[in-house]
Amino acid sequence: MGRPPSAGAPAFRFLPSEVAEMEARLLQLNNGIPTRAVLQTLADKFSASPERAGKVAIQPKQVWNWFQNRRYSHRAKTPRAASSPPAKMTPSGADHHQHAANASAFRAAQLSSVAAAHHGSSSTGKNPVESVSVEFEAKSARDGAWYDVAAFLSHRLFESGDPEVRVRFSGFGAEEDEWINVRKCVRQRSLPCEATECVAVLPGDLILCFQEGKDQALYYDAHVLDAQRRRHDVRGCRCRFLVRYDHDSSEEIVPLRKVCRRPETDYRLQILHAARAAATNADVHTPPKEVKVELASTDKSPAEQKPHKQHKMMDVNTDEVTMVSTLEQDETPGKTVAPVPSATAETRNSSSDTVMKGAEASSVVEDDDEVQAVDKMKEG
DNA sequence: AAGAAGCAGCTACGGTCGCT
DNA sequence: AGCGACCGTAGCTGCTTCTT
Repeated sequence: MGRPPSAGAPAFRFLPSEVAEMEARLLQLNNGIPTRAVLQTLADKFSASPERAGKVAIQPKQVWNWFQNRRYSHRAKTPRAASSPPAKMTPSGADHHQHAANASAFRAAQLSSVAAAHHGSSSTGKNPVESVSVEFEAKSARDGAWYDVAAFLSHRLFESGDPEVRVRFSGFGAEEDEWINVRKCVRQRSLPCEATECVAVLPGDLILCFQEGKDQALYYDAHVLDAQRRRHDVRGCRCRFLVRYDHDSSEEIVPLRKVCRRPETDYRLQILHAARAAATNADVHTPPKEVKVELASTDKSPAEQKPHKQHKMMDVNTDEVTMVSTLEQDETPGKTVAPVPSATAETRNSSSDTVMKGAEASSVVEDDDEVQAVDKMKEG
């Protein structure tokens, strides 16, 4: 059924400026629908604009309808690209979702193989460029989203003195290659979280978050605002994380599967594993919940390292945690320069489950991390 | 024809309850 | 506590209908 006839009032139309803004949002969200909060914000903003003065306020529902219709019309205009793999896709514009779908599929595939990622293909040393295929991610200048790096093709020194690398994105061809600032837009790859790793995601953390519409989505930087811990069951982790995306400041509650944690948080898992091992050695079955509490409390001062109830997880002050994460990431440019093949050995690679260049390297790194973790715990 | 709005069907998620 | 089943709700999809 259609819209009921308007009783004398002229038909509602969005103004060109409003359409332009919503178009921009649509593009920003890769043809996705904004969150309810954003819809409300847009409705309020439009209603408050001078052009709308004296007119009926715009309802969020109307904004939502517009996004629905526009998205549908976009799809109707673009014939199913999915059925034609050779179709060109670019990190920007209408083919955005295809690019994202590839990237997400790639990451999803990696997620599914997290436990068995040691297929050793990278240890052959045959192609040092390809051997970094699952280790780094790069931020596309076209859309600001992060993509897995398939290869570093070459490098150069930009005018500013910053090194740049030419990047081939995973799942994309040469036409999508980009020159990317190494210091700012290349980093060690974020790690998909397994169900048991939700405890390593804490409020304040920088994460890579999967912002998606239905069939299109991209990975963007986001910060965890809050973590709602829930009991795990057969479906795995059911925790929810309130995140704020850095690029558009939109907030969203996401499940763990959309979260990729930064490798800098590996030390937390090691603390967790150590705690579990200790509990096992003591022949005491330690419920994960308690271990979780211990992990969280290690980020605080020793005086505060007493068992908390689970809900206290939400109250943990993670400022220090955040500082550790960002500090490690921002103040160690050498790590981000790592894409240059010769530098990869120096890169701290602690995600032993998902990313390994070789057994020796990873074991050294793990030891190093443990020392760091212990040091941090001591410093606590 | 274009744009706004409504609808039915479907799916994912969240909560609860009962069983072990 | 862990697990499975069930149910209600919200959101999405793919349209259709109506107005201009």
